[in-house]
Amino acid sequence: MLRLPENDVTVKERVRIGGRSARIQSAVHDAVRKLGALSTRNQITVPQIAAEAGVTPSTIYRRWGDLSALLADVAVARLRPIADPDDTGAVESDLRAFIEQYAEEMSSPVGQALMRDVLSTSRQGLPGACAGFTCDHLTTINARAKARGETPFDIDEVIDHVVAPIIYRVLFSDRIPTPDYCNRLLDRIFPPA
Amino acid sequence: MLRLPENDVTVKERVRIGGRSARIQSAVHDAVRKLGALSTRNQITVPQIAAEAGVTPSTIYRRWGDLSALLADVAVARLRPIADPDDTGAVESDLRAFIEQYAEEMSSPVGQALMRDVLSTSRQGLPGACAGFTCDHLTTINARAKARGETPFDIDEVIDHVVAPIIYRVLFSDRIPTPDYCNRLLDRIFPPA
DNA sequence: GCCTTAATGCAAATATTTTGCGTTAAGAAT
DNA sequence: ATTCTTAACGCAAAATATTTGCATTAAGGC
Repeated sequence: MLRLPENDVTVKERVRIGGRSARIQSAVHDAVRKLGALSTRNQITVPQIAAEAGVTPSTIYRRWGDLSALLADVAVARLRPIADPDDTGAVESDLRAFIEQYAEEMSSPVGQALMRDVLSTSRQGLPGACAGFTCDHLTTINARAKARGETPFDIDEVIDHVVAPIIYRVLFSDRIPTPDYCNRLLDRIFPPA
Repeated sequence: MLRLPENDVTVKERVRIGGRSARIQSAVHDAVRKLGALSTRNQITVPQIAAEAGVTPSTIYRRWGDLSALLADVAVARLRPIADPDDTGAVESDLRAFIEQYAEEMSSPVGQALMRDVLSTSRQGLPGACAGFTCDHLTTINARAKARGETPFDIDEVIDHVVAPIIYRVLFSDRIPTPDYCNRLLDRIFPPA
């Protein structure tokens, strides 16, 4: 008699991870990045990406669903941090340095495009994941502060009153957040003497 | 000899405003609203909209370019305020009432969809227009305050530290801003005694 | 009422997306 | 190592969506 694998509650991995599947994902992601770099945004199509990646369009449609889902997937992958924020030796300078770099990245044309890609998808959870990256970095900076014996800051307060205003400006205004503006926001977290 | 109309600097109106054009725009907008209401978001297509509006698809493509541009256009039209914020008799209560209603509208499923539609378009200026609506309302409330002899609030500060955190939560988190949360944000503008 | 032309409708041409089916290769079991 | 199962892929036909050329309609100006 056949024993169906569904009966096993400790099912290991039902989704393919290895070789070919990973190669294709990588090739498609690379193609999106390459085509997104030129073509000054928009007019990028699934067949184009497929051709650039050396893959059939139907593969992309089956795996990602549609163009916006693919763009969103690539965007979160690019937004995912590859390194911890710089360690400058103190909480305040750590946070100021991180925020300045964050604002610069997000207000750049690429950063703006990535955020739009993430937000325009209907898939729930992707924007939340990006906010999670920011939160993780803030947590890292705070953990260092505690290790040094410094008093940590309130993460929610930084998100609400430093990160949020920066993102709002980038998304809804044409003025980019300057380093000076960021530092004024941070003065609310670290009041100047 | 022919006199080209381009030579006339005081060219009145080169774009049609009247009857048919306006009727079609209205019919298409209505169709988008109707189809957007059902269909639980997404899977709405241009041919569908055209059929519902009793119009040829090519008309929509020629006038709006593509689906996302049309959705964005409809979204800003729906976001455009039809009335001034309620006059409660005092600045603080005016602002608290306005913000509470604003947060509720924006965190609703419709509001979230409208914001995504506005942000996902490549057309520059549409998100800025929406931010302008909010700014206009705040200016109105402030003008009333001045007329009453009250001291007005700082509009930029409200946008940065009340509006922005609310929008950030709606866009990037799955938790909606509660009235309680909004009031805590507003306590920074109007410190409780 | 007449003239000019922007905006639309229609239909053919083109491009994209979906789908059925055979093939390839990852991961598990032998 | 070899075999087995099946998720993921490629291919090509079908279905849908988008673009485009041309004829027609109707604003807005005279």
